[in-house]
Amino acid sequence: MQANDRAFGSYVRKQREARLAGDSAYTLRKVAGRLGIQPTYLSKVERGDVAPPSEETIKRLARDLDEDPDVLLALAGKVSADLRAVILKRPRLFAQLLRTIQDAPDHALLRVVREVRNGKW
Amino acid sequence: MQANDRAFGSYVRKQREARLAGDSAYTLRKVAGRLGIQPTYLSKVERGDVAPPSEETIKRLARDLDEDPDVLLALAGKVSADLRAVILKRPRLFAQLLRTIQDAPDHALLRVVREVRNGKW
DNA sequence: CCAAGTGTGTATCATTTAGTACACACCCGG
DNA sequence: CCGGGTGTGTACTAAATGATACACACTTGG
Repeated sequence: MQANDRAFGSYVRKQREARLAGDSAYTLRKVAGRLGIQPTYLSKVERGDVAPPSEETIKRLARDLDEDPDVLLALAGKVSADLRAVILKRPRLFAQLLRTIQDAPDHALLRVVREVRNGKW
Repeated sequence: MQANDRAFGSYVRKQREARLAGDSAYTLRKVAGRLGIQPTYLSKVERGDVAPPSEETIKRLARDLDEDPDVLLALAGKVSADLRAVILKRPRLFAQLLRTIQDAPDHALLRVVREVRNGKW
């Protein structure tokens, strides 16, 4: 991915600059400092010059920008390790489930979530 | 993973040798030949000497051994690209769904599958 | 009995991943 | 008017991933 995958970077830049407008703690250098990465690297990430960072770095970035980690990971084409683990424990079942419900509308899936939450299982 | 992750290899060896017992087309060399990989490599994979192969190679192996690809991938700690894609299209929703239903018993999840199949959505 | 087929040990490899390090140019507030 | 802070271009790197290539020893059926 040395080219394209600009989506992740431009989204991050947009969010960071939005926060920077009201809080000078969100300069590229300061964010990079808190994440424990080089400013150069974050710069290239934001401009889509390099592929998105590792899962762990993306999660730290999500925390710092107060963004949803799953959304940021998705923009990077990744799925969180804990979700992967859910599938890996019962691969046949979850593979079948996901392939069956993949086109179900949001409200139907949310209904499942609600019903499970309410202990109807 | 230069050590351990023996689970994938030993399972593959077991299945291959079971087929070999009744069909001489399942020698290590012949299977490797059909997969388009070196026999040396398959040997090391089966003995857990190296990490499991790529997703594509695992899928060819599953076809050749008539095994469930999702199960073989799971033994290798991987999730099929098409399942990943399902999550990536609606990351917030599927992340929430998976975390909510992760501990639901098999029969409850199968009921969801059946209900979606029967068009109750 | 030996040639063909079996699996394996050792060495090596190209590519990808996930970054670091250093120098530089710009800007702008005191 | 300049020093500290901003982002960036260029060069480089260590480790992981996903394999190949060659040589070898064992065994086994015709």
